[in-house]
Amino acid sequence: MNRDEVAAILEEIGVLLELKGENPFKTRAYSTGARSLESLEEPLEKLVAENRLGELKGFGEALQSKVATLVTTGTLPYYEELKKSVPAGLLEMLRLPGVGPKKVRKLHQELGLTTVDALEAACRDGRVAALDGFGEKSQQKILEGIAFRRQFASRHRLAQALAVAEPILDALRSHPEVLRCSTAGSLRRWKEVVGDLDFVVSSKTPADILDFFVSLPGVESISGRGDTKASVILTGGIQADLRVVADSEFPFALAYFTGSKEHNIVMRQRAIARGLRLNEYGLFRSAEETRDPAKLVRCQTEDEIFRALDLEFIPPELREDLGEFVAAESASLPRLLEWTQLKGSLHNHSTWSDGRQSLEDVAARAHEIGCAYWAVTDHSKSSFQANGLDVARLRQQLQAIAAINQSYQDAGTDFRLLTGTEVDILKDGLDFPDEVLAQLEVVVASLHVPAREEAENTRRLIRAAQNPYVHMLGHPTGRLLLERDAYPVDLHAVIEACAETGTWIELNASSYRLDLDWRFWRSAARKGVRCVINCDAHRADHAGFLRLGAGIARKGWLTRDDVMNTRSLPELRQALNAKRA
DNA sequence: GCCGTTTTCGGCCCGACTGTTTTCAGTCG
Repeated sequence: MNRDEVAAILEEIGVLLELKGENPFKTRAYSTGARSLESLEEPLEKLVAENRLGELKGFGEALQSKVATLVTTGTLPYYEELKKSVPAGLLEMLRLPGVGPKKVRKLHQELGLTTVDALEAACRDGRVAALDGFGEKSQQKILEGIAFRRQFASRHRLAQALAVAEPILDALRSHPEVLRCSTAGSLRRWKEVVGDLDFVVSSKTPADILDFFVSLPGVESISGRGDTKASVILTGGIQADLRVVADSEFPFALAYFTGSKEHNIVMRQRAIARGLRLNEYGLFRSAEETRDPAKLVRCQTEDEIFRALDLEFIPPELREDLGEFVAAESASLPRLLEWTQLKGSLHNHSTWSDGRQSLEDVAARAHEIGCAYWAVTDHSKSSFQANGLDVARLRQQLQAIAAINQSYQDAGTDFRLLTGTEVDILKDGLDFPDEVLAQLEVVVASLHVPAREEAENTRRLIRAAQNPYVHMLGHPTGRLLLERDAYPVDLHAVIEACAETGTWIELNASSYRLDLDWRFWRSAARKGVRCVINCDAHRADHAGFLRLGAGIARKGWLTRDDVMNTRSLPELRQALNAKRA
């Protein structure tokens, strides 16, 4: 059983224990253990084999033995027993808004409910409202929650969330009574998938701002409204929360609502260790609960909060408690990539395969947005569903590209299209022979038809990396966010192979992919693997993925140096040739 | 269930909101 599967089981054990009414600190220990695994950078089997599980944060005797059992036998009797003792429907009930473990227990014990459908029926005939601790409103809220779940997904891809959030942020910024405003939460941390949108505003007239917010276009319904905060459901089913604070509180509220929860816990602990107290209202010189302004450590910005806790500023993307504190203490945080440093994309399509733009339009668009180069890497022939090119059509395409480049040269501009291919990784090698690949400036190798076996996919990717004509591996896991899981592959082995062979790995910035995942980049870069942030553009507006992908690269601790498409065209050409040499 | 230059036992981050309550439990972030 692999790392992610084991982590998911630990998480589930935590939830199951909660439903059984276990000690909350015990349940938390399991979810801490799961998180610890998720950020593990070396192979889990290796850790187990070398008896080093105890090195993981939050891993004591019990977790070590349970995880070792899962990894070596693929099963865990304790977990199986636990699962049997809790009806599966209870886990589903838990995901309804306003329903937590205590209420699920009550619904189960008092009414004998074991499924969401049964819960819905119980709400309809009033049995839920009659329970102690429930009432008409909670019953109604549960019904609405069930209906909402059926209509909308509860998680949203980052690009979709940004598209909704940015106009709202602009609207808030334009309000005359708004002093400062920002997005917060997982959106500001640039998580690839977000649950809801968070906004923080400072103002002297919170009621006006809240009125304005709940009446913005796109607000479908108002799910909560108090003196300082409001929650709304937007068109498409995304929930958005706004918190309005005094301007002196703004940096504290912004840091607090940006999270992550795990990051905030460490921040508070650092405050406590210095005899201070940190919350969303301020940093106070008192261990007691207080909002006494006389005891406030004044901070105008988030930067000053970090300084007060002896840290350098931690960019929002890094606030996951995955090593940022160790680095920020010693002022050794990396200088993260900026998306404006990107000079082009090295994996893109045109109408020659499954893209929507002609070569001329591809070039014009890339030039227009200020890129120095743009590679055309249409599919190879085995991707027949995508109208992949055979050798003859590829040769024609090279001539067409040469003609377009000539016209840019004649016009005195330095912009160039680069020739290339997204060559299929097949069972027994690549879809083009080496002598064809050798004629192309950029070769991306991608696995489009994976095997069922992890070892087989790993073997194919490593073999592709070992080919001197392959510059980079494309979308190395094949995942589609919220739609399709990664194919099974041993990424550690693939990353090692890329480090050894000098093969770059793509960060595919398509809004559905964001693949390779940000969690792998820090360790990959340490091993010397270079990143390329590619749009995998099929349409003109996909050029915008550069910004999306750069944010994911930042989340993976990458700097300008780590990313090859920050290079100028001459530098890039030199690097492309280096692999072949 | 985990953890320890205060501790191997007794803690474990913290506050707001909601709904059901006359003082608070549960949920959420």
